[in-house]
This record gives sequence, C-alpha cells and structure tokens, in this order.
Amino acid sequence: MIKVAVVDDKAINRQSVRERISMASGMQLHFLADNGSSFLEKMKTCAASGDFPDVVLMDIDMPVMNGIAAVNIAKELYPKVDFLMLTVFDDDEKIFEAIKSGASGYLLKEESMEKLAEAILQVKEFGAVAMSPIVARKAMMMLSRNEQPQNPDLAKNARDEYNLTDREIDILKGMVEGLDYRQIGERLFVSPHTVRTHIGNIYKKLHVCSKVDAVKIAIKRQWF
Amino acid sequence: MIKVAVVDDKAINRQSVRERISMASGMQLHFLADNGSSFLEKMKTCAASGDFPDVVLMDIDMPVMNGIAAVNIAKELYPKVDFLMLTVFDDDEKIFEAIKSGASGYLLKEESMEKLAEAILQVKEFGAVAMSPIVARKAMMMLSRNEQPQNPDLAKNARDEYNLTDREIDILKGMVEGLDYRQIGERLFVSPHTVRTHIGNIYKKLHVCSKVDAVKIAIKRQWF
DNA sequence: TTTAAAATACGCCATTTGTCGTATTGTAGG
DNA sequence: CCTACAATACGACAAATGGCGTATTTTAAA
Repeated sequence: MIKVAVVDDKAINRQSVRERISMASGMQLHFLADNGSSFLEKMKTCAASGDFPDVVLMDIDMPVMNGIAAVNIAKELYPKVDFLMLTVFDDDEKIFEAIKSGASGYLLKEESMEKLAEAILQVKEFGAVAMSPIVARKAMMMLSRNEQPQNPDLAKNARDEYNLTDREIDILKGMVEGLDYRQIGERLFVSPHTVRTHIGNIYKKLHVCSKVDAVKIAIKRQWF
Repeated sequence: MIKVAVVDDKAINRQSVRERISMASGMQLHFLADNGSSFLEKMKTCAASGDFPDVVLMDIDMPVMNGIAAVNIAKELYPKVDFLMLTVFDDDEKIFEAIKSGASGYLLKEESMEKLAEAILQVKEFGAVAMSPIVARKAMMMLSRNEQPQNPDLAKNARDEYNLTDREIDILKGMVEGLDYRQIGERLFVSPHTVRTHIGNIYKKLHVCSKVDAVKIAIKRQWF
C-alpha cells in the first residue's frame, strides 16, 4: 500500500486528487497540506512516528512557500520520499527548477486518474520518472536546445512551441523591440486595436499576462 | 487513420510491430523497411504519389544506415513526418542523439501494444512527445546534471557596467520577475512610491524609458 | 564636519496596458 | 458548402506605468 500525501492550496484540487487516490487500488491518502510550509510541518510530525508518505503530489504555485522550494528542502531531509509535481501550466522554467530540486515527475493536473495512479506506481516500483507527454516534449526541447545553442529557424520555434501565427510573431517582434501598440500598428499598417487583439491572443498562448513576461519568453528562447 | 511505417532490420521485430499495429484501431501499416537507407528509398517512392506515412517507428541499430542518421536526413526532407525511436537499450548517448536528430519519442521495444498505440496517437494528435518512463528518467537526469554555466558574480556586472546600486539591483530583479511596483515594494518592505523612484533612477542609468527595455538589458546580460 | 550619494516617501497627471466585450472579412480544409 | 481559424477593427474601463515635481533620513567619503 503506497502512502500518498497531497499538497495544494486550493481545496477543490485537494478534494479532486484525494478522490482520485481513494478510487485507485494499492494506495491510500496519508495527509493533505495547503502549502509548502505546512507540508514541511506535517512531515516533522511524521518524523515523530516514523510514518512518512511514500509519494507526495505537490502543486507548484502556492502561497507562503511554493512547491519547488518545498521539494528542495524536503528532498534533503527525506531523500527516500518521491515527489511528483502537479501543475496547470507547462512552464519551461518551472519544469527545469522542479527537476533540479529533485522531483521525480512533472504532471499536468488535467491528467486522468489512471495516468496519475500509473505514475505513482511507476515511481515507487521502478524508480522511473513520470512526465506528461507535453512536459516530456519540453524536456526534450530543452535538452536539444542546450546542445545546439544556435537554432537555424528562430521564428519557426515560436510557432512550433506555442502555435503562434505569423502575424502574432510579427507583433511579438515589435514588443521585444520595445514598441507600444501604436508603433507596432504603424509598422504593420494595422490599427492599434488590432495589435491589442493579437497581443491578447499571444498572452493566452504563452500563458502570460504582461508585456514583460511575453518578451522574457521570446528573449530566453532566442526567438529574435 | 494514421499511417505508420516500420523500420527494423530484424524480420521478427518487423513482424511483431506489424501485428501490434494491425491490432490497434485508428492506424494502419504503410510500409516496412529493413534499414535507414532502404527507408529513405521508400520515402522517395512515396513522394511520387504524395502519400507519406504519418509516423515512423524506427529501430536504432541497423546495418547500412542506422536509425538516427536516417531520422536526421528524413526530418530535413519530410519535416511533417514524426519519428519514434524504438530500441532495446536505454543508451544515454543514443537517446541524446535521437533527440537532436529530431525524433519525437524514444520508446523501449518491450513497451506494450497499448503504450505503443497511445504514443503514436499522442504524437500525431497533440504533438506531444512519447518517452518510456525509464527513458524519461535518463532525460531528466541529463537535464538536471547539466548546470548552466553560472556567472560567479552576476550583480557585480550590473554595478560595474551601469553603476547600479545594490537597491536598484534588487528592484530590477523584481522587474525581471514580472512584478509590479506594489509587489516589489512588498517584497523589499518599502512603499511602491520608493520603488518608482528607484525605477526612474534605473532607467536613467540604463538609458531606457520602459520596463520592457530595462528587463531586456538585464536578461541579455544574464544578470539574474 | 561638510558634502554627496543612497534610500526612503508622497502627489499629480497623461499615457500605456490588460481585459472585457463585439463584429466583419478572407481563406483553407473537411 | 460549411466550419474553423486568422486577421482585422472598435469601445469601454480599471489598473499600471512613466515623468515631473519635492522632501527627509541615513550613510559614507572627502
């Protein structure tokens, strides 16, 4: 029987994951926590009885202490416990951070119960790593990028990774150059309104909500 | 209906994979080849009719031309075709080579039919990447091992080049992380007014007049 | 000790940005 | 032919930003 702990700040998510675990055979819920800090507290309690969870499902974005920081600390203190990061977005930076902090897997929350249970079993039984396919793709891209710092077709990556359209890439380029809506519009011979619409769409695709964050992604990927 | 091609030098393996594909719904066998070179030949034939396979299951160790070399060439010629490497061993070097050559996945041959079918579907439907858990583990280890070259004193560069003060560097750091005035103020325990003053000074020193431009400089110089 | 720099804090105001909507047109694919 | 998507365009409103002041306190250097 695999003992599973769940850490998430949203009660709904905790409930959801809890249900999925109770339905799966071979595993039982050990405890719940609502952020990294309270998780570490509960682990201390466990230390008293020596009754630790085997696997921890850890959300990333949480108040007080986020999941990555928590794993970083917890992996030091309890190296035998495995951590699976559960998150909504496939944020490259966070995947990387999570892996470095010692997480054994990185799954998207949308993953089905079967997948979740399978991942937990695999991690415990075979010491394998669990990754959602989308995450695996990012990981592979990161790997291949690191070895080939120069990418021949830059704009192509933007399209491939985030499904940006040609026009959206034009707009993003303008943003990276520090232009405002009006200036981008002038350059592309469209109204600033159109530019704003495109930018809104870009934000959705990149999972960001500000110019700075969008430009950061573009620059870090060396798109332009 | 997903068209699948199979490339393997062992007749037994071809037969095995062929059977597994014919049993899966939603996909059909397109052609077989026994090494990378003959695969490329058959692809040329396909070009005549425009009837390419959607996904190619490619063995790695093959005589005449190995799978990685074949993928390398084929990905250039037929970028829309996806390649899944199928192999017996989880050889680190080869995983790496395969990823670089443009493979969309790396599966162990022992993988069950369901897994295989699932991987093919995922690759075609979502553009995701398929990896056997063991392979994923290797990939993650490669990722976490490769520590990016850290600059010993990052902030020092900022001070030297632009005479930014310690506090200004703190503020800029917040800006790079996408925080707004209020959030930066909270983090540093000062009022948002103070933050604005500092930002104004930063702009003067960096010779910019917007957040995006300031963040761009910070990122390009790899200050944080 | 005087001086300069750094860090702190506030107000005002125009501009920019982010987020809602809605809506029309063209075009490629089923 | 119909549908989905891309690209275009507009309006309204709240929030954030940039630029202009001024001003006090602390610290370090001359």
